Amino acid sequence: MGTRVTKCFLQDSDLMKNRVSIKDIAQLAGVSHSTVSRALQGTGRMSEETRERILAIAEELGYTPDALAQSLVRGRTKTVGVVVTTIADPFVAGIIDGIEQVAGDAGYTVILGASHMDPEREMAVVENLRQRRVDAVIVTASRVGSHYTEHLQRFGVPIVLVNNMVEGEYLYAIACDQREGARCATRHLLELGHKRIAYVGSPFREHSSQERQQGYEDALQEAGLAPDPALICIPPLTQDVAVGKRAFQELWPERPTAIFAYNDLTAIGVMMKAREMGVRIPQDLSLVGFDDIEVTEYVTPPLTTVHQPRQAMGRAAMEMALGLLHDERVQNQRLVCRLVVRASTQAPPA
Amino acid sequence: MGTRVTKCFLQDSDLMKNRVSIKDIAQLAGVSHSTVSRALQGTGRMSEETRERILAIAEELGYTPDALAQSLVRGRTKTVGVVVTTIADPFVAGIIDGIEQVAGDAGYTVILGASHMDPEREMAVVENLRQRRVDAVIVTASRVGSHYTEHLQRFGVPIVLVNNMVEGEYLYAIACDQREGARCATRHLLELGHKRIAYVGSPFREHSSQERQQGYEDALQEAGLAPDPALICIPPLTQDVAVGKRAFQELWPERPTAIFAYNDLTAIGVMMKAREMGVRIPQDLSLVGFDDIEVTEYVTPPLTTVHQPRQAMGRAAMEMALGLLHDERVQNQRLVCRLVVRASTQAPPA
DNA sequence: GTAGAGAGCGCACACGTGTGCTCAAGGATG
DNA sequence: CATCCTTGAGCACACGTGTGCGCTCTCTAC
Repeated sequence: MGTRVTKCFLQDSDLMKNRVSIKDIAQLAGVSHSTVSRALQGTGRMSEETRERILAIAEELGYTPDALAQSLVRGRTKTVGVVVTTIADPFVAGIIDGIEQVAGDAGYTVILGASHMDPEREMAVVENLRQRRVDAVIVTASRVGSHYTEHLQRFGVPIVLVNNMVEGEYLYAIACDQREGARCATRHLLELGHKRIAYVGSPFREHSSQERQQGYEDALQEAGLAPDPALICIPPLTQDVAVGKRAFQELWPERPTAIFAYNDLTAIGVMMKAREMGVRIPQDLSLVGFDDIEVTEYVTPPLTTVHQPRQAMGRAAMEMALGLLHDERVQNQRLVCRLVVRASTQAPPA
Repeated sequence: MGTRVTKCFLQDSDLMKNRVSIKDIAQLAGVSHSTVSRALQGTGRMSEETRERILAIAEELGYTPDALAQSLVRGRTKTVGVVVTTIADPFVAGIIDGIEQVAGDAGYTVILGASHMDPEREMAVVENLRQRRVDAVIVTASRVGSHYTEHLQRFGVPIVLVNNMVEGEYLYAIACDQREGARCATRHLLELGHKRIAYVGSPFREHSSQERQQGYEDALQEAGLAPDPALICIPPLTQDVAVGKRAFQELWPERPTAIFAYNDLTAIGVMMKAREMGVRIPQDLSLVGFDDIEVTEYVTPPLTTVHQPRQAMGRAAMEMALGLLHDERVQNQRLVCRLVVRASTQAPPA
């Protein structure tokens, strides 16, 4: 009888607003909260009858375990912090998507931290993740310097870098073999018969741009061609499309038959300026981009480009983080880029 | 002396691996953990000397408060759960970006949950957010039905829907006035002198597509024109670009002078098929899209479209959530869409 | 000299959950 | 009948932090 009264009281307060805890269940079942805890997670010995009664009450009350309290006592939160510059960048979004897929399957939750290119905010973001006791951290495309990685080290949790320029040997990293990708792209042009192939670089993404330029030069040298400085153009502009436009103006007098651009937006800049100046692609000029962003399929002509496996990189990063959490031996990974041939490349004009 | 010994011991264990808690600080400072707690948050009275000593030790040990424990005792986590279909969709990413900005400024952290269009997974995601005791939930573009919102209701925290088709009066929502946006787009075409304006709809986004179609019809009727069923085409295909291609084929025999497409990708489908069939845009046919995705700037010709303020929607949603958390009166908001005129529209051919 | 006030700080509990140890009751075995 | 073992369940502590209340000490005022 007394139990019934208590039950009604608890039900009311539950329906009103309050969360229901294992203590509430314990009170209703007439047992201690320890027994409820053990019943819910299936550990410990107890009579089948007691267990079923407890589970039934938990069900009826709509009980949900408090992840905070569980994390506090278990010592891990089942969360990963993901540090990004901005989510609005489709490239970053693709990586996060991959991370989220693997994390979700493994029962981990993603906590987001965007720096918006502001170093101070990035520090605050990292500090926040630390306070939230994330089990691991994944950092994508950060531009922060070395004392930052030191700060991350003191964090005390596994850290995985994705597509990062810092490649300290003490850190774990997932990257894409951009150099090899650039080599493929250039070789594609060579195989079509091009000999005067230009490269358009980005001045603000030094590391990345240099890697791609090296791949470009690798391919040329393999073909017995010396890189021609007059065919390498890196306009000091910030916006990718503008870079492409300017580069085309400067390069066209040199009469290249093909241009390999740092990325797709740069290639599109080239494309726009070329059309403006009456140069036809691909009849007069072949063009290759990099990244395979969505746009490339829909521009005219559809752009030949190098696909970066964004989601795969995110997945690999999260798998690596999981490996580290399970104390497995993991090693840095370099994923391969894939050439996607569309309509912006063909044999050079005779 | 004794203190020194203890200090060394603690420092070692700290540098080794362990987290440092206020108890460690208390032990070093020779006070109780209560005093440390009060010193750190500035509450309670105590001698200036004690406070400074405590703060110095905390600093030296690199102390970081445990957000879990704080949340547990304070009853709020300073987190918002964001439920999305997929982060890879640029539209969704834009919204999240807006949310994250406002959340970050307000000291809130974003926890992500992606459903990947799987209702079962969406439920799991929501359940997870509930366990994590998020203070509020923001749901973007869900397709889940009514019993889902009921499930959300039992959650017991503020819920804000963004761009959702469910507009129950008991829920809080941020949306974009798509109908008005569609009206603007159509009026733009009318003002250019077009009379035969077609609409291409999407069969799989009923609610949204119907809203836009209504705006289209609103504008026609304002201009004294009756909507012509022969000029409305909604091909039963799933992929947006394919929808556009098919629609153009079916519509062109009717000789429209302009087409208003459900969204940008659909418009691009129209554009591709038109080029294939030798129809020039905008000379022979004007074209307007919707959403203002990044691509539109770079297609040929750059597409006139209706801009949806994605980040602003995210910001508004988060601001609404904050309002609800502060027990303020908030009301549903409809943001305005803005017409962006580019090069795909001009006066009809004579 | 005593009482009151105020400053400075600790005790003990709370939040919700997990777990080692203990203890009582019952059955089996000697 | 005494002992041992098993089963079922509770006590008490832990995780890291916040906080009401009460204690001690010192200073001031009468």
